[in-house]
Amino acid sequence: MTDRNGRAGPGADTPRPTRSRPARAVDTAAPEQAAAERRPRKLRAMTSRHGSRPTMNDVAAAAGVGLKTVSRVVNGESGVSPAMAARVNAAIAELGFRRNDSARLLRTGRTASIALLLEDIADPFSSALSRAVEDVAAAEGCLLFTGSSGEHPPRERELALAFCARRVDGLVVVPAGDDHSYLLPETASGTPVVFVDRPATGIAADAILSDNAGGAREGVSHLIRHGHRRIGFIGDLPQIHTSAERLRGYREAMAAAGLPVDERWIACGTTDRARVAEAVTRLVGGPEPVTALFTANNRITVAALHRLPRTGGRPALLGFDDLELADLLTPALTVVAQDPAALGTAAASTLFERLAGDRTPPRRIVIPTRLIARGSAESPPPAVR
Amino acid sequence: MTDRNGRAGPGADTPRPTRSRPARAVDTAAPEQAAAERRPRKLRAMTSRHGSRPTMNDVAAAAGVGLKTVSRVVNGESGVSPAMAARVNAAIAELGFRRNDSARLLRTGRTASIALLLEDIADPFSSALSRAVEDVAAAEGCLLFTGSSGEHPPRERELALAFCARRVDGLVVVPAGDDHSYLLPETASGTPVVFVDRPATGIAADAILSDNAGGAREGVSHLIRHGHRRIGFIGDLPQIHTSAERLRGYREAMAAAGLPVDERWIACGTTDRARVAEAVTRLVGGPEPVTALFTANNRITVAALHRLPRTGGRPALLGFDDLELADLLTPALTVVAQDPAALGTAAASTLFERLAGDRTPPRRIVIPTRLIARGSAESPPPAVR
DNA sequence: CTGAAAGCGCTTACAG
DNA sequence: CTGAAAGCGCTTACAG
Repeated sequence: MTDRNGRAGPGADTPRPTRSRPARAVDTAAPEQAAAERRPRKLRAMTSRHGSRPTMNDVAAAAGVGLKTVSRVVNGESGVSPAMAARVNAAIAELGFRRNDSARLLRTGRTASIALLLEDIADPFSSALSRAVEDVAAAEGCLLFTGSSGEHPPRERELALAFCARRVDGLVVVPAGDDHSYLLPETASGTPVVFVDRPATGIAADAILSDNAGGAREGVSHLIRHGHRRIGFIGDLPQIHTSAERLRGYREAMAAAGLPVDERWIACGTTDRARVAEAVTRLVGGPEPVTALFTANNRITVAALHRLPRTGGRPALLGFDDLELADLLTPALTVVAQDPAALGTAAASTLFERLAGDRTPPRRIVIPTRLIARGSAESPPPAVR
Repeated sequence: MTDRNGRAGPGADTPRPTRSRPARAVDTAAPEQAAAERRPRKLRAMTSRHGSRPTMNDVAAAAGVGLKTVSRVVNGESGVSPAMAARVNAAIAELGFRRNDSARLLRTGRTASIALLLEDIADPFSSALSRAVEDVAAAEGCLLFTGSSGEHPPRERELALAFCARRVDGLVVVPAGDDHSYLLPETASGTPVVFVDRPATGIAADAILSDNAGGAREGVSHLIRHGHRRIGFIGDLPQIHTSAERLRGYREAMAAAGLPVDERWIACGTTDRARVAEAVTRLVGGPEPVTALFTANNRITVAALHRLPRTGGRPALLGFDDLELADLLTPALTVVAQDPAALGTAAASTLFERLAGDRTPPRRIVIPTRLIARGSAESPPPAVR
């Protein structure tokens, strides 16, 4: 996955900005500008220069018309005489006026923006999902805020509440924490929240999920079909919903085939390379090695791929989540692929349906996964070979 | 790269939302709510229920204090008697009040948000850059809008102007178009814009760039050092700044080594697989094949990697941009890596310096690239072998 | 310590 | 066809 440290690289040479909080409101005002602030409105319109922004009032004054007439012209409303419109447009052009949408939206009640809260936008899964959400939002005329929680619950909460404080029209959340009751006041007062990838806890809300158990079941069954009986499972932390579901799929596939599961074959924990490497070595290099490995997410698969060459064995390998270049590895990597774009599309679509007035009970939409056989999981175990 | 089509996958099953534009403002108001809107303020505070949002006025009325006192308590200002504060806090808790930051920011003048305009957030380069920008913004207390232009100039312009209309405090742009003079009024009225990855045209602005020419020069020199004389260059469209710079680096390295360049070795064009495949086949499979290939960006490298096994030759390969799993290919892929996170950090830092009042002339910051030798570019050409 | 008034830049509802 | 008034939910500047 993307390196999340290493950001202190060349860019760190750039001096950090001074942290004067109300930066622009204070510092950018040139002396003349500050003076202009104190002048009456009409004078100020004439003095418009660097740093200022003409308002509808300025345009009205310059054109010698009423504020409402400017509003009509700007918004293309009918019922303005050509002469008036021409004068207003001339003033608009001269002053370089552009409507302040933030002000407009304050009055209107909506903000025409939604927010997407992810684990890490730099992760391929998140970024693919993000693009899909953005596309739906764009079709609805909404702009998109994005924020990364870093899988850190307090940060998720902080960001979510900051978005709500801006009064975004709605929220799409890939939950990091395990208690989302803090969002109850927000949803109660009309801000819809849709959860993706994992369900929320402590709040009844829409959830768009991958078929984690089904996908894992299909993957493990695939290994079994190719003759494997001793199959290792390397997963994420067991308290993570997706992780638990995939383990469930593994167990179900084994049970369905009437195969016993040795609990030592199951290694759940963090996704850091060292932890996964240790698990791989133990499962593959021990005295009673497994003949196949199911790695339950992209980071674990990558870590396992790096470790495997240094273990004695060469087990079949099947990963959850597709990887770029997976087809160019030797052997090419067989995966159970999620569809992050479909998750994002479904989540954003659901959100806009809620915004359009849908009051039906919370839904749970499950997006299917897809087994892509490429070679790494199709070789039989040594004994059968 | 991430599949940008295929979004019609399983998610497409989800019914599309109806496109009623002013959705929430109209539809979500329950009948009681609509009635509440018509009631005088104080009554409304008492009637607060689903869909409404209590305001400071509501809190003031409920607590029986002045509006300003509520403001003081909400913002933690000093000079409020404990008794008053207690009454206000009780009202806040009872009504579930949360300050509307959009309203606050309208009065304040800033929006505490910046926007990032990318080619495609789903691309690993963009998403790594995005995360870095987000981190800097977060440290400055700013939220981040993101938008994808899809390398489509009109869309870039539309998005950029939409962000400016929201009065974002500043803009970070990966330019898609070749004329950014449309941003002149925005920068003139005080919205700073920083360009990343490519410089802007038609406007004097900060630009944060990779050392494209230097990186290409280093990569091609590396190939030359390993005995290659006939080196092919497969690049992006020549009008793209990064593409032209990398080609320049290629030519400079060849010239520095006193090597002639056959113009037929240079294949610039789109990054789609078919076009790259054709170029690879022609360069490698022809009668006078090159012995090494320099692929000038990540998409081209991936396309070439897919094609190469199906050509007769097995040239040395060196790509611009690193790829996940590059080290697990056979042979492992040698690359000139960019540092998208450093680009993002430098861009965002520069933006906040501008916001803090920096009025120095536009800068150009160049982020170094890094050659990572892994094997694919270190084998000598057949003749020397 | 407290709060009424004016204003941020727009739109809504209403009167000419 | 045109515009003055009131208001969106806050903060600023000012008076008690």
